[in-house]
Amino acid sequence: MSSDRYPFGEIEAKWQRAWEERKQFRVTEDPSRPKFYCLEMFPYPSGRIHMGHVRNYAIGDLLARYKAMRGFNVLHPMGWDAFGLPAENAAIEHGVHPAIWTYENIDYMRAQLKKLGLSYDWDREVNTCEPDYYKWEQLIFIRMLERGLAYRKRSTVNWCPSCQTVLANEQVEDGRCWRCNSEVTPREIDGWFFKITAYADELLAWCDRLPGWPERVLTMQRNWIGRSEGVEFDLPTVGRPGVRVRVFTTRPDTAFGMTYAVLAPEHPVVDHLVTDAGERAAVAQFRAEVAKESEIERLAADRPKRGLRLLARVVNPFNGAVIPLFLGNYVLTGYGTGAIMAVPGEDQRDWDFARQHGLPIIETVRRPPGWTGEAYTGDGIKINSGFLDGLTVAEAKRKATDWLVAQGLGEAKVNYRLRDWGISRQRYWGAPIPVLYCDTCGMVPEAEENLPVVLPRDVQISGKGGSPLANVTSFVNAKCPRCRGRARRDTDTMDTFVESSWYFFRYCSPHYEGGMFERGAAEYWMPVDQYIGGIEHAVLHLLYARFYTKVLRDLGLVKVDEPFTALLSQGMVIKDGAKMSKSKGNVVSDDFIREKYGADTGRLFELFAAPPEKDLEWNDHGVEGASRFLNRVWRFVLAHLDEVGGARRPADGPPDRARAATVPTPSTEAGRAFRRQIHETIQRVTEDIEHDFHFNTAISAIMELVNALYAFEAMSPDAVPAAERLVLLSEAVETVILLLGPFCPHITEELWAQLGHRESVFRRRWPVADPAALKKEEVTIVVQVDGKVRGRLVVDVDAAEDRVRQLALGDDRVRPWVASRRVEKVVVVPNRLVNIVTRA
RNA sequence: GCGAGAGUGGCGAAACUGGCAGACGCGCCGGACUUAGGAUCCGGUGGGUGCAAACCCUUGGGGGUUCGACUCCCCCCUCUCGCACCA
Repeated sequence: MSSDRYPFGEIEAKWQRAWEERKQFRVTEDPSRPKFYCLEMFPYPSGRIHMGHVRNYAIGDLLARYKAMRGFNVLHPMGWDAFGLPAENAAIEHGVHPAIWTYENIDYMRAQLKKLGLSYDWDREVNTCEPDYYKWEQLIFIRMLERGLAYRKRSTVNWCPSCQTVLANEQVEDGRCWRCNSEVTPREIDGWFFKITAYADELLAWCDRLPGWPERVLTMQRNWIGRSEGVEFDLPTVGRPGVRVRVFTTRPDTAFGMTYAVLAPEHPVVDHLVTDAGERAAVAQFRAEVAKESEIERLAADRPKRGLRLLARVVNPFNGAVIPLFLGNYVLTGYGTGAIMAVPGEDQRDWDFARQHGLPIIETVRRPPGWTGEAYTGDGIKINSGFLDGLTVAEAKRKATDWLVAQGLGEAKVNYRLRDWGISRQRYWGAPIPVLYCDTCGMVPEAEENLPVVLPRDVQISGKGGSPLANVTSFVNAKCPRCRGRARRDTDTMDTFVESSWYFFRYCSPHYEGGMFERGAAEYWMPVDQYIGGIEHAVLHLLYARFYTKVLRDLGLVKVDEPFTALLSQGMVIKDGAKMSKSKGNVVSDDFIREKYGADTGRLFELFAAPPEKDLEWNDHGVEGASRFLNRVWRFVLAHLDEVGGARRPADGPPDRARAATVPTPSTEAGRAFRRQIHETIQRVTEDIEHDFHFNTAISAIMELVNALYAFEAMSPDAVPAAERLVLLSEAVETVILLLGPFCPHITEELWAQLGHRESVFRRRWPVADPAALKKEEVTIVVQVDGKVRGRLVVDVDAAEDRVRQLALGDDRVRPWVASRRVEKVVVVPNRLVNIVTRA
């Protein structure tokens, strides 16, 4: 056990109290100053803050405090993503009401966050399970309904037979229910959808206009949206006039190689094609078999391609060929037209299927020499393709499409992998969907003046039998807002991703009662300048939030196109090779670290141990190191208070360029070198934060300065005159405290006060490097012979190349390597290096 | 399979547009202070040969471009993440 630690407990409590009393981080709109909206993804109140949260909030807090010191009007809010499944699970397991469980967790976690000393404007705290909050998303739901952006349809969902409920995609892990581990089955049910596909193109296009986002996340979003351009066209059926099979393809150029066509088993046209009773039975059986395939089988990479050949046949309109028609398990209902033309020569899936079912394979693209593969998907010259022969793939695509359009058979079509967002959940702990079903009027949205539709408290939650709200008669039975007759409320609740799709707007005016947000406030603060959160939300939350923002824009509520200008995706916190999780039992609690080392140490370690985008390996020894460093800073400052603090310190004033200029150039080289390091540190720390968020190297620069501080102190008295020494010590100490402030706010605030400053260190301007101090007189130049370092020269900065060359060639350590050889060439890189190239 | 990213000391990691590889920290070794310290301060610490001065090797592997490559190009290996019959 180490001992003699600075009194972090006392200091942290003291300054947290002071900040709170002064309302130091409360902000209001101020058009005279540039704004900076710094936002961390708000947490789900699961119980306790862990080191993964701490990493997220430490990064956000550092940026918020840094930007404030740079003169920005910083909005830095915090709140709770309070609806969600774990609350209901707690109700099922422990019999505690989800609301009680949630509010207790929020209270505990809020206290934890406050003990971390995060610079939030707590007056703006938002809680999504409050009716005051979800009221507005109910209103937007109605607006979306009016515009066809919200609609109801029957669809296939993930159903857990044991829990008797629908699971969201993200709640299915490898085909199994995340809670009870039973196999998930598909099931058709009615539900509400948001028409995110209407924004597919715009969401995709803006992926190219978000330079502040990590490329990785943009790529994931592009893939998720999955735009593909192709053609839709009809295949007439033989002997059944009027019945056509519409197919979608991205390769119309290969149409001459179509040797069969495939329908998704559930395709509705099948009923028009099948007339024979025996075939009808076979189809029913095939459909049952495919439906029975478990989710796990579906996920298998080498899932066999099963097919059922129908009696009906279709015609390839390109060459009039009559070809067989199949039902196939490899064709999806939900994508394209649910039917494909099969071209085994140029599509591997079709190739596999054709081989299994003995179907012909026609090549329509000339293979490159030496080609030995199966289906060929590359570019080449068209063959066996009638009027397309001799063209390239791209040319043939165009010509084939034009031909289809001219013949009136089809049209160019864009398809997306992205599906509309199903938001109905058979859950209790969520925002009610503000819709009623009236016996006479049918589906009717709740009247605006009746909003919010409040989630009732009195409910039985068993985890079985679908929506708990369906059993709350006082909720279900309501008056139709249109005819005042009897109506039943929708008993599903909204996906909790809806709340998190707009909370950043609510922070702009969290108490506004006239709408989702006050227009002026949103116009001032939005968009978020820096968003920080885990990579696990790369697609879902971030895509939904982008979509929702565009909807709000199109409803005329905001002007912004995109919610988040810049995104920082921080890596996970890992312990013993695995992500920290309760089930793995490797969670490091924030309480433990804070009590043992203090909040500043915990924050510092997480910022120092790795750059933010990388995963961070938790290391107890590393935390010790962070703690040691802060103690080292503490001891030094306290030991020199009488030299650098109080009366000896110059009065508070502008600390930057103007102030720096008042420090005269030291008279000795040791003094000048030390002062240079102070200002180089300012420069490095600023650049590391500003440029690429490399806080780890910023901290290492501050550590180096502290090391230099100790070395400077230990210098013999004649290295630097006493008066200069005091000025330099003072400048260095204040610089360390200012630079370290955003990383470790409590200890720096305390030391700043100990130095005699009356005002918060966070009211001070961020230091600016003094160009005069940065100026070097001499540089060390490396001398290489044939690329190997053989010597070093110390020369004046910007020494003439010729002179450097002569010095290098004449250097005692260099000469032996050159003596017996002929000098071919001398490369001189100014202020850096000389490379002497020789030959035998 | 497709897409993206990453492989650097015992460990976490540095290295700007190609220019001293390993900053900073952990760990380890030594010294000082001390009754003692696992506290603190100072020093050392990639591998190898050597008493030493020095020299050789070293950024997953192999090639290439270059005076010079962790960095750029080609091939291969490994790992992580995302998507996974999307026509």
